[in-house]
Amino acid sequence: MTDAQKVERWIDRFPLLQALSPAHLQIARGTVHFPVLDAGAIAYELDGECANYLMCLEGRTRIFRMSEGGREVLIYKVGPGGTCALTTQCLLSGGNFPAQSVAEERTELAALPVSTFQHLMGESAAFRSFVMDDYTRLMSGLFTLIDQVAFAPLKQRLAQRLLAEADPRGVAAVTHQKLADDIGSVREVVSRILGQWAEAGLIEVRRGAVEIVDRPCLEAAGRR
Amino acid sequence: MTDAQKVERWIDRFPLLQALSPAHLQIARGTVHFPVLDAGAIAYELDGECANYLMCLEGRTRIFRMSEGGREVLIYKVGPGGTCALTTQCLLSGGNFPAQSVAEERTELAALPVSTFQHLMGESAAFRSFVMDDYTRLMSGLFTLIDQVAFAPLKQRLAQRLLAEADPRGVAAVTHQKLADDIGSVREVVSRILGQWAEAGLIEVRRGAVEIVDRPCLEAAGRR
DNA sequence: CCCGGTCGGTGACCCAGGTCACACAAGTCC
DNA sequence: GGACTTGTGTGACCTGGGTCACCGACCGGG
Repeated sequence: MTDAQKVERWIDRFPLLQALSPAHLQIARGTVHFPVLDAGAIAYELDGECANYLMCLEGRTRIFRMSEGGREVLIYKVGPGGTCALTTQCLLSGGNFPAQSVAEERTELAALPVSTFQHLMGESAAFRSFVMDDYTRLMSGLFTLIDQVAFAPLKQRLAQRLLAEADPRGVAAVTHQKLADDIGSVREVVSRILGQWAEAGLIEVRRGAVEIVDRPCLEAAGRR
Repeated sequence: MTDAQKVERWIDRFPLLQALSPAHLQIARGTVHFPVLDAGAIAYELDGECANYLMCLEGRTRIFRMSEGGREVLIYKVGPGGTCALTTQCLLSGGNFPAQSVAEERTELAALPVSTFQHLMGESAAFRSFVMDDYTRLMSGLFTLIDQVAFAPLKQRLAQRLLAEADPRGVAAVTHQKLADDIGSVREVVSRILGQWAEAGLIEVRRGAVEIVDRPCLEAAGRR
């Protein structure tokens, strides 16, 4: 794919860009570039510097915090059409990444350099509102995350994760280990809970995947 | 105190305001007003609407989330010279309050109506940077909060809370109950831990207050 | 000075969930 | 068809911390 094509695809994926004035869009087109991450590659590390505003074209990356003990909490995942709101946090605050990120699969990004970002933020109300939109969404996501970790029992969080991970047919292609990581627990515990649910006919477990059989019931488990 | 005096005090407390252009400052002066909350009064409720950008002149308010079970997590407290960054979240996202807030003591606020806020955000880069500054600070606060609740054992969180609550002389005027609420635990547990620390000579407990005796050691307990 | 509210201390108990130590089943790579 | 790797099932056990049920101490007001 030529660079020109990439630019078109990018604008296609992010309709907001069409709301920019021609002059601003021109600047964006002129400075954007398109990094690619292989599966497992580190998008950025904790405390890293942020040189670009990142938008996801293809693939998926996982953003999380890790404790000294090696346990993790998932903050969010970004897929196609999403922006990595943590880059916004960095760029706006002038600080460093408050979390780390790795690509779960091969991931293609669009990246606007800081200078462009700053320029557009200062000049374009349309760009500002696009950026802030995602940023405030991140913020409210953090609040629900907070009371998840603070209050929700593990079963609840696991149910939600499972539902979030499932494709339309109800199949979640994840290992127990990955689920455990996402919710900040350990494999054994996840296996056990999954076992109970399979027993109860809520789900069916396969090697490397979980199939949701009784979705409504699982959703109930995610709430209560 | 006359309203004019209040305006002066307000500008005094928030030096940023002097960075506004005369025209913008004029708008702000013309629309600001000064609500007062009694101790224990609700500043706003969960899911409430936000009609003003709030800045704290005197007093202190506590912002927290509550679970159905009635347990709480403290998000942050705002004192004199602080802004309530959650109002920013509401105003920017157009949504409702993601948490609730009550005044711990008699609290005087300065309030800019939404319309003024929007106007200044659109027009004044200085105002924007002031607002965003606090907002990004909130965001990074949330990250440390997240791994506090996700990873830190209770002792650690209690130690930190205690240190945060202590005045320069090392006296924290709080009841065990309040400490427990802040860290999302219960009184008995807090009492027990405090008991151990008193035993070990780290602190001294009085009715309604805790005195920190061995600060460095307590700080260590807050980290490890 | 007594009486009701607020604080604090303590023991008995319980439970979610983490840890450890395996055993085994499915792929996969020669 | 070994031999190695990756994912899973399971039991025994431990512990932080929440729950319950008290009691006693202090404090301020009538």
